[in-house]
Amino acid sequence: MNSDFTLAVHSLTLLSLLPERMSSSDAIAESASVHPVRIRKILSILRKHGFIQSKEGTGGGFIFTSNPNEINLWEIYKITSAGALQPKCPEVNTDCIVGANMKSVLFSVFSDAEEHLGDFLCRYNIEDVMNLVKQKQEQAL
Amino acid sequence: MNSDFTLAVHSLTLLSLLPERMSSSDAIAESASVHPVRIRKILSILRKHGFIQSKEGTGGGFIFTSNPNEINLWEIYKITSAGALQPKCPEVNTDCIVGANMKSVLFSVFSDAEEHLGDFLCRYNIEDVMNLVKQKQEQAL
DNA sequence: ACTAACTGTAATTTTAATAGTTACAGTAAA
DNA sequence: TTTACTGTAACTATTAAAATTACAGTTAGT
Repeated sequence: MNSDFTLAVHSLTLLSLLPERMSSSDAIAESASVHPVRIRKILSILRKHGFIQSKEGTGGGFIFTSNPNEINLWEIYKITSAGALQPKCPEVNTDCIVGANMKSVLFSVFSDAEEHLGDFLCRYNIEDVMNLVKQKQEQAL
Repeated sequence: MNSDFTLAVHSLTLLSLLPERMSSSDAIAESASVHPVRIRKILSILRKHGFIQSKEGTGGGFIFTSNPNEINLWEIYKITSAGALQPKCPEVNTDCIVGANMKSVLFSVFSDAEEHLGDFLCRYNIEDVMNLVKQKQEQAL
């Protein structure tokens, strides 16, 4: 899967650790080891969904608005990576019963599979991720 | 996800429809609209796992050995696409608690998620896929 | 024995997807 | 009015996926 998902989760987790002040795309980008423009693109989408606020100009940046325990990984997946589970299918070949229908059969199966994935990802919210991050950090010491 | 999975399922489904004779990589490739060499590579792996047999030389090709209801989509997924669900993560940044641990946190979460996907994909075997293909075909008429 | 039709696999080239970079307009604070 | 930001579009570079070429090995038919 796409790294947009990872970057969205990463950014939200970081913002949830710094709820009192704005974080710039540069700071987040450095934490995630990617280009600031990517962060701005992804956070721009998250802003449109109401998870964060942004502010332009000096002292501006991004800030978490909702509660870290109110946004789960499934919501983030849907926004950043919907359909990523679907296996790629070559062009349909109408001359063959298998070639003509495989794509739509697998599409149905993996649409269901994605729903199941959703049930699973719903169990994790940003607060959970933050706690897991802290846990891993302690284990490493 | 990778199209190797689709091509493996496609090939096995096709072979299950023609259990009495050898099918060449050219014929399968045409049905799937891809290059014959890709089919040979993928079927070579399936052969090593014992799902099919192959034969070189004139009149050779590939043939299904096991029963179509004995091989399920999870087995094929594991062979062709294990780990595909894992979201891509940029390099870890050890200077930041989030950057240092996000990768391993998401890896854990998505390893679990892949197991759940496994439980789901186990429900479908090649015979089921073949029936779904036939069903779609009838619907289209 | 020779040829034609296959698989098996490595090496190379092409294409597509992903990510990075540049550029610049707009905004807000000092 | 300068500096530090976001917001986006356009472009370039990198990486991953797929196609292509090439050729050795196998088998059946003649």
